Amino acid sequence: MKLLVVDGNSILNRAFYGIKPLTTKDGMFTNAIYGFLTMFERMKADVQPDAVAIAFDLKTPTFRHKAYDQYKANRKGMPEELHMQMAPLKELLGYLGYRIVTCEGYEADDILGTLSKKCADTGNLCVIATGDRDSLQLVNDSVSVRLAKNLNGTMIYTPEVVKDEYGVEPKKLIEIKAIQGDTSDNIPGVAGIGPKGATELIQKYGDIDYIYSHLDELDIKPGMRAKLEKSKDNCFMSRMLGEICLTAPVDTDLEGYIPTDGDKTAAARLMSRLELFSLIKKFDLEITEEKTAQQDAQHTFTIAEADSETVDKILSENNDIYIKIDFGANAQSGPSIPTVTYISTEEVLYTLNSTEEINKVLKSGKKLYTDNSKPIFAYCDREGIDVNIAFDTSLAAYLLSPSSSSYEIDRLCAEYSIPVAVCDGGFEGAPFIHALPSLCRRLADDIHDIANDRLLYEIEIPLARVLARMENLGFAVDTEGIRSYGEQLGKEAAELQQSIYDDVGYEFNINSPKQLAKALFEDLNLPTRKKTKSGYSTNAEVLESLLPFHPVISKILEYRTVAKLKSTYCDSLIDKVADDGRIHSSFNQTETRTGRISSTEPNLQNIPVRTERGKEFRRFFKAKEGCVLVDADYSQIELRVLSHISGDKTMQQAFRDNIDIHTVTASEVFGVPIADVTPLMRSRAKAVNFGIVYGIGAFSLSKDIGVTMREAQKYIENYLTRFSSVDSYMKEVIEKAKNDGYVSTLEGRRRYLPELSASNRNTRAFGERVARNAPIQGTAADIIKIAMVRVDERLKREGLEARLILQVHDELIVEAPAFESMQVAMLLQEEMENAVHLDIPLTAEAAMGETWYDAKG
DNA sequence: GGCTTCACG
DNA sequence: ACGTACGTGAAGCCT
Repeated sequence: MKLLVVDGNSILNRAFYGIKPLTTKDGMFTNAIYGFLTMFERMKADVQPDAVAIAFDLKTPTFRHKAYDQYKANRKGMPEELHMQMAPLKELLGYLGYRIVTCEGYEADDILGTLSKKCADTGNLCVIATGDRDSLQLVNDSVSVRLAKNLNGTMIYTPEVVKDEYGVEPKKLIEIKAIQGDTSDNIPGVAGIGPKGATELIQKYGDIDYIYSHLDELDIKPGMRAKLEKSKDNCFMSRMLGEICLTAPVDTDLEGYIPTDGDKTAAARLMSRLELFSLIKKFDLEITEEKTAQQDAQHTFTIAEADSETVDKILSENNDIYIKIDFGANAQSGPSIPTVTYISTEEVLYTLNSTEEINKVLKSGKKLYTDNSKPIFAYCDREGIDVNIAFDTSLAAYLLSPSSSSYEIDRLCAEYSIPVAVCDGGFEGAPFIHALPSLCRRLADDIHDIANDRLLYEIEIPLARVLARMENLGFAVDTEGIRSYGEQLGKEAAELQQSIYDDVGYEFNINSPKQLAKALFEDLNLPTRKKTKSGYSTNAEVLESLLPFHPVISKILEYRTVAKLKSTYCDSLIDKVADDGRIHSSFNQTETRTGRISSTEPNLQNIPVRTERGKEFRRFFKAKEGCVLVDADYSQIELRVLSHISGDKTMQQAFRDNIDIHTVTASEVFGVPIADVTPLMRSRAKAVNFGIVYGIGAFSLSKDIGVTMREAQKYIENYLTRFSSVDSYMKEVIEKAKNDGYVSTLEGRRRYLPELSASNRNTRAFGERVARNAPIQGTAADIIKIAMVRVDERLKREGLEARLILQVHDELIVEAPAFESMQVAMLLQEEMENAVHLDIPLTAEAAMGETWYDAKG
């Protein structure tokens, strides 16, 4: 029989400190639970044990001996974020069928020792899982230790491995520790002797009993002998402290540790309450309605196919329609069409299989409540149907908790404890669709409670329609142009590649940071700068600093640029051109934590612009025949928003006077009149402005603009003195965030900040930067969203053919027939500038041209 | 699937 | 002593 004994506290600690904070939407920390179970599952798969025991320390142990009190007191107390995860983890382990072992007056270590000894004594095998090297003393032919380094890696210790690494057999580790001590565990050892000395002594003489009983006769240097003499008491006490007890009064009947079936239902329910959905899969618990949501045994429903008459009857009643439409998996090969549609009522979940009936519902003009409106809007846009979407659960849930990773209805039902009814012979997921009405009511209430009604009903839901239309329309491109530019870049890359090989002296993969690091730092002996997790960094910043050392560096930088442009923007973009000669990106409305939208497959929000060679790509994004592109972008929207919400008069005046803000900042920070601001001062002030928006630090600012940290610190101080309302706003917003647990934008969009209550200083500092940035970035996102909805409405109202085709955070692009272009440019600018009314004016500048390159002012 | 790098606002 | 600006998505390497 093989027993796996887990050192619960130690693994939990590893998990907690090894994984970035993860919380449920109401602020419960779950990262340690997640990490523990992930590591545990992996170890179990490796070890294949017959029995499992999970040992934990008790919270208030009685003390073994005098020194113990002091010893325990010096250990770091467990942070609250970790402590709150203990009880749910133990509960979860129980539900999963594992036995937890604790023992009054003994530590987890002692339980490991006792159980491993029992295994060895009875001819069984034992594997100890821990993150702590203390247990290595327990290793023998029957007992091995798996030391967890991080989430993925464990190191297996057998007697041979221990001997290899420490030079002594496992048992002797106790003796070494008695001399060496261990500051983290507050074990004194012998003052002045470290690991090397201790190991040598034990290798030579075996144990401290022998050493002390023969101290005078042994061949030990006088200095060391004196140290040993002086710390004799400490040395023996240290051995006592470091020696793991093998006789703790715990149940050592191994049969009793064979896992049971546990209560999988309860496990899945608890996991979903902790929002650890990926674990449900990992532990093979499969999400089913009974397990994740609260089952409502009172209610049942049936599933029926709705015929034409039934549909008519449903539509004739005075009711709202709760609808979920499955779009076939034909997304790749052209526009998708509905396959099955469900309409939920109290007693029946209707399925509609004919396009005709589905269209009838969509055209009815009745209020539709659904789980995901964008594909419905997209379909209706293609079919010319004017659909009336009244609610979208994914958008509501996003506003309630923008950091979640999924807004699927099954998860939402679990998360919001929506009771689901049961149904005989239904398909998987049917109860969730049936619960759509309850889910909608609950989310609508919650949205109302946080005053997000306008945000949901007047901004996000109408925006989903706009995004759907943008996706349908796409952006026309010159495929041939991209192809030939790609070939040109390919040739340049090949030449650079050869030249780099010549310089380095051999061929290697330049795209591999690992191989490149070897070439530069080992073979060319260039100085190293930064380290990454897996070696020396070769990023652009590092390479630039190496420019003076070797001519190959500039070629590598150039190669990187060219290779990136070719692979990311030529090869992949060509792949994405549809049959209509246009690129149809997807716009995700529930992805970012700040309220921005994101663009994928392809990402059209990061098409190059900063370098001339990159900017060339924009020549291939064009208006269709007879049309032009009208492009308008906000001028300094984030700084304008900052001046509004902080109420800073100096900054506001600059915007009212329409003076270049970076020049004004330079004038204030450097204390010179506007007229005397040099280009260098302006460019540094610009970096300061960016820094302020991102939650500045002197280190990063100094790195960014190449001045000393002192200097950077001075700029920041000057800035905050001159723009004192910004200073006080930044302090207030953090205070408020700490009190409320979230920050909000002008429209009331929230971002929750569990990081602010973390015990890790870096995590907290991160939370504070986010608290400063999120209201600014998020308000700018709110504003352009409002503008998009209004622009779309107005284009329609004015009977124009022009259509929005792209948004890039502070920029909107419209494709317009040439003769409409002036009207469209005016309209765009007007709607963008008047989307909201702040204490300062918002300005947007429009330009137009045949291609994106030409249309950008 | 994680890591590194780099493109954008 | 340590890490170090906000928000994204994609490619390529490597385990």
